[in-house]
Amino acid sequence: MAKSVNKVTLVGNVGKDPEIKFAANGNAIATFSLATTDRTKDQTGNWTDRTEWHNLVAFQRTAEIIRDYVKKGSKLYIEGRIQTRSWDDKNSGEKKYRTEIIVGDLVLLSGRGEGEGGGGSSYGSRSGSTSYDQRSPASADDLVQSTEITDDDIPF
Amino acid sequence: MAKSVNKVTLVGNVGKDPEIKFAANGNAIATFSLATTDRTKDQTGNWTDRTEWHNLVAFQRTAEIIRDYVKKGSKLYIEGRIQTRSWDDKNSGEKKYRTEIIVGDLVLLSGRGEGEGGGGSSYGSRSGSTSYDQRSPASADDLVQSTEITDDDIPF
Amino acid sequence: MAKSVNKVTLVGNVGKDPEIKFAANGNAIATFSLATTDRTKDQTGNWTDRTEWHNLVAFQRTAEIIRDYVKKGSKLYIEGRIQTRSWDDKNSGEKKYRTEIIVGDLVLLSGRGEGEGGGGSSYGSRSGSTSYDQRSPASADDLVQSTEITDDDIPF
Amino acid sequence: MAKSVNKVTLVGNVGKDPEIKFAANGNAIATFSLATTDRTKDQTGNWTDRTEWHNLVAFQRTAEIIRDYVKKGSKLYIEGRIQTRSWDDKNSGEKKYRTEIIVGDLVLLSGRGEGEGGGGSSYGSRSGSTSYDQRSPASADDLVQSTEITDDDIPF
DNA sequence: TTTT
DNA sequence: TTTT
Repeated sequence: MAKSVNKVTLVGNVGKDPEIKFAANGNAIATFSLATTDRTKDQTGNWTDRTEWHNLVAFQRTAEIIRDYVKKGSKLYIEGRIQTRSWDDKNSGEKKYRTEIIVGDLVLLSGRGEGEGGGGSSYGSRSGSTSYDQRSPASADDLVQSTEITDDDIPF
Repeated sequence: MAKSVNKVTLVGNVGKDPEIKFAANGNAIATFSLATTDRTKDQTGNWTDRTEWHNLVAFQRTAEIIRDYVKKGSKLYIEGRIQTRSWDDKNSGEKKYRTEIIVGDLVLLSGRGEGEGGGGSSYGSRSGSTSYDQRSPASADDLVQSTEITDDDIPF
Repeated sequence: MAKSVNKVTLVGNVGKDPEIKFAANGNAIATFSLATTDRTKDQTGNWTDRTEWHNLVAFQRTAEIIRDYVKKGSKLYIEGRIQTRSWDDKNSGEKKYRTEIIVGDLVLLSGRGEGEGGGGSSYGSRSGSTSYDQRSPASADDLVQSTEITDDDIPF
Repeated sequence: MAKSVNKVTLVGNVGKDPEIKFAANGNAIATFSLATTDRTKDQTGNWTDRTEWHNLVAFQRTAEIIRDYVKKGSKLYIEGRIQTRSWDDKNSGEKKYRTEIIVGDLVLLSGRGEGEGGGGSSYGSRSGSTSYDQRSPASADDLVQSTEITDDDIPF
């Protein structure tokens, strides 16, 4: 029985076409960003919209669904959990943190034809796992490691 | 009417006594960490517990409730929203990120007498907003101060 | 500080145009049904869709938003709380129960032009609070009326 | 991919020791009630507590956990979904409805020794599926039986 | 029928 | 840094 709860619910729009990578064993990993807009008061007391960008990660079957149906502009309902990874930056030696939402469940809220999309051609480039596969095969089936996110991968 | 949803639900234990600071106008700001434990598979396929630490921030009346009732070890139910702040590190010049949960609602799940607590003496130092104001603006780990939160920034 | 949590999250489609009524002081009350579809196993072990209909109630400003933007077919994200009302049926004398979701927040997920809608003419009859007041108090299916909601009962 | 969301989050206290029944194939079914308290304004404009009782149902492994750890007074965090069953009352012939929360996940918030509990002896009578099978099919308040839940109906 |  |  669980002892704690770590749950996120998001409804927002996808910022760019998702990126799909593959672990050594072929399992899919999808990463993408999702924007939500909170209405907050600014410094002059007026209500302004503040856009929050969330870093989402999905694995396996969920990643495949995302590859097939989610694109730039898609409106999604997401359930997931918060996870913060940390690493020592290779240049500065400083501790760095990246907080991500691990997607557990999703509902596509745009019709399958809606959203701006990156066009059919982007699908081709997305499926280009070639450069990824050239990375060290020493990576077992460790999905976290297999993505070897470095500082340079951080998209903002 | 809202256009998006950014919602977090947590149940976990507080890592240390909350820190209370005060904005220029006297509004309270409480910061503390909360641990949740996810059960995940490790590299050998066995189930292991992975503790996730969340950075929580509360304002005004919620901060005062936290000051009065929450301490190290308290078990809490939290509703909030995810917010990521960024700034340029003064030493390395690098972009840094910190993701926090802005507390919207909370339920104290430990009895009021439960938890280890930091002792009554810690309350004295906590309420000392003076020492806070005296801290160096170069203080590296004082993230709240480093983003210069004023009354106008408080979103409630 | 709250001691308990009673929270519902729904994403689904509205079954009919919402009905709008008015309390004695003019406050709006919107009632409508929302369908969600759970995928469950049927008696032969196959996955089937089971549609669940939820009875939603909204008050005041939320009710007015619903009157203005929600119609048959609208896709909505809803946050609310569960409330079960009971009364003695006037005919059979039996205790009856009706569980409703009191809407706290909503997000319109269809574009404002989407959904089938009931046509502009339905708006005219909806806003007629007069006809509502003239209805017989014995009206069997008018559950809102049957519990005599007055301004004082409205919890927002 | 899911098309809709039907999700409930509750934190509250269990009203009585859970009742455990068994389907024909031995699968456990646990039913119990959970109280949440909403703070609402009464007719004189004062804040009053309104207790809401929720009917919870759990199946299989979750039901067994409930049998082993949950008792009268236990404080629980619950995730589940709303389900309304209907049937024709055998006496009055009227349509009746019962809304239940199907438990998906739970967290025990009281320590294992806390709560009043029904005493160890109650465990013996609880596990007696025999008496359940012997009950009259006309039994009015046996809602689980009245809808003839069989193994095939269990949605997990 | 719970709990504080 | 929590908790069981």
